[in-house]
Amino acid sequence: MAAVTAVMRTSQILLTRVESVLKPFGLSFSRFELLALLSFTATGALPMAKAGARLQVHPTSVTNAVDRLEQAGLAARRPHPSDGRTVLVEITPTGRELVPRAASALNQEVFSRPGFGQEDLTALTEILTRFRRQAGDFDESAGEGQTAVP
Amino acid sequence: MAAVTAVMRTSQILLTRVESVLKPFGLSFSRFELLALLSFTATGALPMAKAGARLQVHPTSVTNAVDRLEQAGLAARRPHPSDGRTVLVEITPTGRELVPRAASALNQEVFSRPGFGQEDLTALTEILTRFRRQAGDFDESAGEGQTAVP
DNA sequence: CACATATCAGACCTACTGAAATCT
DNA sequence: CAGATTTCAGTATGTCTGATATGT
Repeated sequence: MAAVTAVMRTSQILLTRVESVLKPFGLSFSRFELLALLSFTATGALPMAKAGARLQVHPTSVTNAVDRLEQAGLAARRPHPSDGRTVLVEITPTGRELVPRAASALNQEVFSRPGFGQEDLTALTEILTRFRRQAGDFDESAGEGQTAVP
Repeated sequence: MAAVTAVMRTSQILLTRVESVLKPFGLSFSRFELLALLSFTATGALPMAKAGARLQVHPTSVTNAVDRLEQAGLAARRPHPSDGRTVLVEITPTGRELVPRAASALNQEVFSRPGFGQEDLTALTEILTRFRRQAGDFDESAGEGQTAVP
């Protein structure tokens, strides 16, 4: 129980820091994640559903996030060339410019700050990755958003 | 960066599980935390502000949580005997009954489930506790809710 | 009067459900 | 026609800000 509380509190602390760093960029963490995901793809574009599966978020959340990114000129919707049902989200040049700047700000202001030693960081990531793997967090094929102990 | 993502995803996975376990009890995780906090105090009561400082949540969140707990008959408001400004939240007998049942359900359905080995659990808690201590998460005296990289 | 405590109204974010539109 | 993809409307949480009432 202590572990769960610790994870959640830590997450909250980190999230607060991250969001405050991202605020000047006009981004929330979830929108940043989406934008970063797009910037890492080969073509800079992804079907909405695919993006949602990767980030493990609800379809409606993707719609919402893309709306916001589009308003900010960081991403744009495009029809899929062959499948008329799906919509592609594509990162814009402006978005491509923004990602590394935001990422660098995050690294500087959230990570270089003392808080985790290098050893702790490694151990932490390993433990959590192991857990997430067991929880099916990397499956993605079975992308049912927030599946809870089925 | 990977560590931050891992912490947040893990937190989300756990929260989803926890909330689904707590749902039958009519509790959210934050309300459960408040109720559990009250059940652990000597008198079963705490000033609103004090409870907020302990749980690191906004005063308005406490107001809201107590509203819900009160509607459910699990807690009640009481005037402070000596300080007319403060309001005490007190756990009711019904609330006292519920806490151990909910806690036991959580332990069974979130912890005994494979996910963390005992060693991992210990290491994880230690690392995160170290981090939270550095982040001032246990200060409480300076209870300013979600202080972000001040 | 300055400060503390609690509450309220309003705004924001993300998530979820259920329904609808479009296309395969 | 069954199934997939996206969107919309409505609801729920929890958080934050600013304003307000009350009491020390």
